Amino acid sequence: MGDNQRMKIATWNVNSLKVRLPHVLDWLSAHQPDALCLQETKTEDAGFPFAELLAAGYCAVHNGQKTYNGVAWLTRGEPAEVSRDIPGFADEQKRVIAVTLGDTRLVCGYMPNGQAVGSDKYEYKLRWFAALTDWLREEMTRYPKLALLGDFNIAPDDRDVHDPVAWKDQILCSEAERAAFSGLLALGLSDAFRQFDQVEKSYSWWDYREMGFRRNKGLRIDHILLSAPLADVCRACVIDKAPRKLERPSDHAPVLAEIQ
DNA sequence: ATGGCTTGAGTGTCAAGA
Repeated sequence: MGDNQRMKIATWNVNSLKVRLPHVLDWLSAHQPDALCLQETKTEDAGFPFAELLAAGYCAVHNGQKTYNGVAWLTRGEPAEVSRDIPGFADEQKRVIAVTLGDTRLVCGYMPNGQAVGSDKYEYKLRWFAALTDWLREEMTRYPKLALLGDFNIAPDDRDVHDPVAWKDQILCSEAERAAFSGLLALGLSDAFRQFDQVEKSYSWWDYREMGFRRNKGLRIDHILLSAPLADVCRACVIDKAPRKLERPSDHAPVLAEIQ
């Protein structure tokens, strides 16, 4: 990926790659991103469809485990400097994979859900974000062009919540979680989606229950954060709701940014 | 009504997601 070249990068929580592979292949074909990261592959490498993706023109690198979590990068070109997990942070859960394309560092994260404010999982979530932030502070000194993409499991603002009153101080919306998101922005990252005019009530996740999608009862929790040199040349950032309308959809929609 | 679907694990019905 040379300088001054257009690059399309995207993120998608697929909620099981085995189930969603047909959707992913269709989406790659339709949008031709240079790089797509996936969360919740829910498989070890043995069950990962490397061959099918290669046949579709994509290199894949994976940090997976059985049943839960699992993240991957699918890239047009061969990725360099592949790294897995957060260095120095002991974590059994496979939630991070990073690659370098040209001079751009691409970090994919499946951030912890946290389950309930005050729970052990919530404490883990906050510790996890602190470790991620410390690592990215270092990483950004080495890579001025850095993008952090993934399922953040945080709705950063009331605009990102279908019912801010009902969700006030609840998991995904609590002040400490929003502070963790702000801590990432304080590194010099910016929310690509909010660089552009967007329609109101734009979300990236809708509950499977209660016809959440049809009633647009959603949250915007999947994000693309860009360092300044990338944000300066970002041309668009959209949530693609189309795959959420398919049979057996993921509960998340892909988010796509065009850079340069 | 702390449920409502969906997945993976694995045969009973959980845990976990968000």
